[in-house]
Formats: sequence, C-alpha cells, structure tokens
Amino acid sequence: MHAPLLKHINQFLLKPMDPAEEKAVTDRFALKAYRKRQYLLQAGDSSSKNSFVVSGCFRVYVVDTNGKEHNLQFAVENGWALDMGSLYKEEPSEMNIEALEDSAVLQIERKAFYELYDNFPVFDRYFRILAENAYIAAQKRLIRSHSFTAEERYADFIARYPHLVNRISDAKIASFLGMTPEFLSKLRRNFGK
Amino acid sequence: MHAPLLKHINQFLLKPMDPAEEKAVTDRFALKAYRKRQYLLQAGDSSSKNSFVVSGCFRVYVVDTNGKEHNLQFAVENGWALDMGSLYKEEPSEMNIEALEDSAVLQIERKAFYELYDNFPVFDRYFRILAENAYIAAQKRLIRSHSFTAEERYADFIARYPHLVNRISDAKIASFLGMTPEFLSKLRRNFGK
DNA sequence: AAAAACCCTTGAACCAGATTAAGGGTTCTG
DNA sequence: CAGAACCCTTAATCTGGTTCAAGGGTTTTT
Repeated sequence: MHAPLLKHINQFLLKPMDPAEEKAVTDRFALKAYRKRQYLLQAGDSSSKNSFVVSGCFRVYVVDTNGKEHNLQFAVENGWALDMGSLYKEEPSEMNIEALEDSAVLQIERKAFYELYDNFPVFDRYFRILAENAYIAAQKRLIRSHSFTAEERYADFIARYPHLVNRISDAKIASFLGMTPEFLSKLRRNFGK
Repeated sequence: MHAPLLKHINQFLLKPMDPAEEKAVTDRFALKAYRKRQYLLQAGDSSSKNSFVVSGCFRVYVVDTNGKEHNLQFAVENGWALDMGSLYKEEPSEMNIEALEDSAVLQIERKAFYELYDNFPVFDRYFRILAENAYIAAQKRLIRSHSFTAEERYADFIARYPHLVNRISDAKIASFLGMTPEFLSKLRRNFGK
C-alpha cells in the first residue's frame, strides 16, 4: 500500500532507506480517499496534513481580493499536495486544495511528520531535495511569466505537461498560466488544437 | 570572520551546532571580495560555488531570447547568492550574478559543499528549511504577479523591502517586479514619491 | 574638467490581453 | 430524463502597460 511513496523517497536518495526508516514511513502515513470536488484543504483552516498523491489529481489555488481564483499547482500521482507555508508555520491557510478526480492519498499529520524529521535525518535530506527542486521550478516559472507571451506560456505548458493537457480543463490551465479562459480559447483557435 | 554565517545557520536550528559542525563550516568557507560591477557568475559558465553575502549587494538575473534582462533576486547581507539549478545539476548556468556594490562573501566550492551534507546531517536540516522558505516566498511572488497590478506590486515591494528602495536603482526594481522602468516612473509620479 | 556611463522622466502611439455579454454543447446528479 | 452545472467559443470594446524617442541630471572614469 505504501509502495509508491517508499519508491518515490528512495529515488531521491543515493542510498535507499533501511528497514527502520521504511517502517517509520509506513507506520505514519495512512491511506485516505477523496471524491471528485471534495476539499483536502480550505482557506481559513489551519493545514496540519501533508499528502502524497497515489492516484487522481488535485489543484492548489488561492482566491484574491477580487474573488478571482488563481491555480498555483496541479498535484497528480507521485506528487505532494500541501500548503507548505501553513503546514510549517501553523497559520490559517490561504490556499485551497480540491480533488479534480476521485483520488487516493497517503496522509500524515504535522505531529507525526515532525517525528520523522527528529528521529531520521534521511527525511531532512529527502525533503531538502524536494524543496530545492520545487524552488528551482518556481523560479523558472516566474521567469517565464515575466518574459514569455501568453502564447509562449501555453506552448511551453503543452510541451512540459502533455499528460495534463487532456486531463485538466482549459479554464483551469488558463488560470495556472495567468491568463483568462477567453484568451486561451483564442490562442487555441489560431494555433491548431 | 565566519561569525555571521554561523549565526545565520544557528538561527534556523532548534539546537545550535556543536564545535565539530562549526569547524566544518569555518574550514570550508573562504572570504572573497567582489568589486562593484564584478560578476560572481556569468551565464554559460557552470556554477560550482555557493556564496553567503557578508556585506554588499548582488543581483541575480537572466537574459531572455530578446536580449532583455530580468532581475530574479537581490542578495544582501545574510542572504545567499547562487544559481541553485546550476550548482546541483552541474549544468551551465542560465543566470548572471553581479555585484551592485563592493561586497564580501563567504564562499564554498561544490565538492566541499557536498562533504558538509555527507558528514553532518545538520546541514540537510538547515538547507531544507532555507529551500522551503525560498519556495514559499517564490509561490507568493507568483501569486502577486498574477493577481496584483503593477502599482500594487510596487507598493508591496516598498512595504516588504524598505531597506532596498534607496539602495537599488528604480530600473532594477522595475525589472524585478516585471514592469518597464518607464511605467514605474509614471507610477511614482502619481503615487507620492 | 571633459567624456562616458548611468539614471530618471515625459509624452505620444500602440498592443497584448482583459472584460463583458451571449450562445450552445456536454456531463453530472437527483 | 430533466434540470443544473460545467465548459468552450466568439466577437466587440476597452485598458494597463509597452515601445519608441527624446532630453536633462548626476556620478564615474580618464
């Protein structure tokens, strides 16, 4: 049941986890199901969970002061769905996390999560590498948002995430890319499919 | 000489470093000076250094396919100046890092940097927390760039980095915020100073 | 002390992308 | 199987921000 998570962690480590470390994981992560449209986290609540997606798909989004939604991230199989700021800082979340499909996650509570860090240095290593990769990706996304046109960002999205293009609605992709759905529709008309 | 770095690391740890860990740092980080306008890293070179800024100021920027510069980050006292992607992935850097003032940094080579990780778990912890904070900040910046107007982004910058406003030229701040210097000038005319 | 290099400003013309509004198709759900 | 809830498209209008071009001030270098 925990195989995908163990595998994912080991892929980022030079030396795979030993049995005690793997047990620490399997003891603390529990499988939980979410139905399509169900919320894993709602803005205002304090996020005390970290969730590894086993199957399905979530979107992470914020609502701005004009009531507009902005999709920050899509989390699919073998990705993490969380509001990192809220999980670590123990503040009410500004983000919403909604299941876009029926989904299954392996979930851990903040307290148990801190136990992992305090007893097994290997998790500092794994989550360091993950956070570094996430930061590098976020930097690149910011560069694209400052230097690419809407059309270039859409073409880049298709090239980068071909498996998401037919899985997530265009309106949600438009929001992720920082443009209106109407404008994305116009782009699609001009640039074949 | 290494005091600011040791202090910075300890501030992010629950338990301060022990003498062996502190020695591991002081043995591996060397002080290096940069003159104003000197480059710490140029795009195309492979970045093999990580630099902790002791005094002075750097900008991290990329040049897009139209030849336009985009400032990604300013690194001042007690901050890090590096291209994380290039340092870890050992690929030629896409980023430039230029001293905006005469500056001093504590610098470590990639090889010695990996020795820290391999011998002292505390550095996985410290850089995990750093990377997580950087990622959280990058996410928030992306949200602002999608939901704020240019004027709101400038007001937010002043509130967030008052110490940088009179230290860095407006043209460089405009690039950091994703707008032209002409437009920032227009904003400043309307919104007092 | 002149030359060179920045740096900020102003204004006119322009444009990428937003807004508003409307219509039609498809897929959920009770 | 009917209504509700999405989802995508099209077109007209509008606007925040860019581009281009020019001028003047201040700092740095020689």
